[in-house]
Amino acid sequence: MVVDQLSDSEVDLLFHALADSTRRSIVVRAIGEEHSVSALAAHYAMSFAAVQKHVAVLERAALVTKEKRGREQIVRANPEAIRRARQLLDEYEKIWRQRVDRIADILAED
Amino acid sequence: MVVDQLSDSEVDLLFHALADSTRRSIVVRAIGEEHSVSALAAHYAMSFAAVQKHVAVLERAALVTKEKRGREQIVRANPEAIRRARQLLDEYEKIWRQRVDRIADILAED
DNA sequence: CTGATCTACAACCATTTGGTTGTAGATTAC
DNA sequence: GTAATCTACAACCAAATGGTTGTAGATCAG
Repeated sequence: MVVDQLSDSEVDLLFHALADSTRRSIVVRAIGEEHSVSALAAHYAMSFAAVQKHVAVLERAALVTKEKRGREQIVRANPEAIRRARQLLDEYEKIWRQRVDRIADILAED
Repeated sequence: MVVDQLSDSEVDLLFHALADSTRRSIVVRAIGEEHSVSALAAHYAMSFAAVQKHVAVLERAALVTKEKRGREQIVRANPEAIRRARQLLDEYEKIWRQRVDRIADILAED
């Protein structure tokens, strides 16, 4: 099955969002349980606004969603986005395996 | 098995390298067969130097290797790096599944 | 030898990124 | 009502990114 319904620029956003250790850490926390933005920010040696921006990057990539609850914004990870990124890499590995098979076939012809 | 032996900054390089459609396209071409840098550059609407830089980004991330052959540099994809990126995302999915199981257990206690 | 090809690398530029501080609007607690 | 908390967002800044052109060194072809 092909990883469709993701445009090039969406994939760009997805991998870009994952290319930062603070953001990956936020995703892991948000997978484990719900957190408000300020609860997340408490864990990092940077300003609240900086963490807010990181969450916004993750949100643009659909790796997390935000939901307002009272005065807080609850951040939740979206495992579907993670799955799509993984499937993309699966595709690349599949292409590689096809190449290996193809070369094996050519060698077998001798 | 845990995806170890990859530091945070190496993972940064890996996902950053994948966060550009030109670079992903180069990786796919290089998986399929060997290409010189100029052969790769012929496919893109940008300068040779720009493609050279993209290849350098992929090389820093270990997604491709370069080997000098005569006056050419042969670019080859490194499927191991792709596998490691996928394994990282597998870890995240595993954490998610553990959470789902844990919540199911809590609910089952009632 | 000469010219064409392939690469490396520097210098430059516009835009994006990742951080900061500051201000202001909602919501909650007392 | 007042104070504290949580968030949003603007303005600013240094550094990185993604592109360009230009120059120069190797290697190959004739």
